[in-house]
Amino acid sequence: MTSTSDPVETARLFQALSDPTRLQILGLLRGGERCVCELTGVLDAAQSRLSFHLKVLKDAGLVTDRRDGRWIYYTIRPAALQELRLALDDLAPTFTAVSAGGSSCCS
Amino acid sequence: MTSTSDPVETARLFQALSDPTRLQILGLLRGGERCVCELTGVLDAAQSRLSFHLKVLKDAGLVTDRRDGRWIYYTIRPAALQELRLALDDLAPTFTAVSAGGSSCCS
DNA sequence: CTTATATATCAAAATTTTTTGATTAGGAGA
DNA sequence: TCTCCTAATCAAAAAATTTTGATATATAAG
Repeated sequence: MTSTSDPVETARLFQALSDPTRLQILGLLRGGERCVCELTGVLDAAQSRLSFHLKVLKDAGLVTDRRDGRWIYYTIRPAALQELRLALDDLAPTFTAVSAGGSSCCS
Repeated sequence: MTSTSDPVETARLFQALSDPTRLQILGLLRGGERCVCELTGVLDAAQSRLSFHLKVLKDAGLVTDRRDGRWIYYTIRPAALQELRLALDDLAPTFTAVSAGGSSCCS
């Protein structure tokens, strides 16, 4: 039910993955929870920039955050990855055979 | 070898999927080859706009085209979908367990 | 209460992407 | 050749995203 197959919704999901910095962030989160300061350390990005990208990821539902004292930890949300897989599967051709009859096209 | 796991390359792939119109185009191509005029008919988009989006998809390697007389037919390139699946799998957490020991983070 | 640290937020500037309308190129047929 | 179609390309305008630097918020510690 999450995968509405709505192009606008799906596009938003993919959009979140369409930036190298965000992919790098996700790459770091693969290993588990990380706080922003850790990410700032590894990636060479200003704090403000990182915060922006984390927000994009969060708004897309790709990550969640959790506060612990003065740190905020981010984690990948596996359900989102599953949604993405479904979205991808939706793109797969319904039949693989080539040229199943070239129907006359226009005028 | 195609899946370099290079963030810049991967981002470009996802970027191609980050637009509703392009997802709709791919949706139509799921059923097999389509010429641009067919797409223009179904989607209500100017010819020039469609052509732009087709180019984005083509540059990303998601579709190929073939000329037949005065028509040009577009097809999904299944290999690209496979690349995308690999890219997605690259994002999956390396372990699913929650909070595997909160290592001290900063200063 | 004051200061320091971690992170979010905001506004302006820079950059990129998308749309639009006009023009061009490649065929097909009279 | 001349004209009609289909589709690509181009340049300018419009819109969206990203970066940057400054400021705000929340928590912790002294």
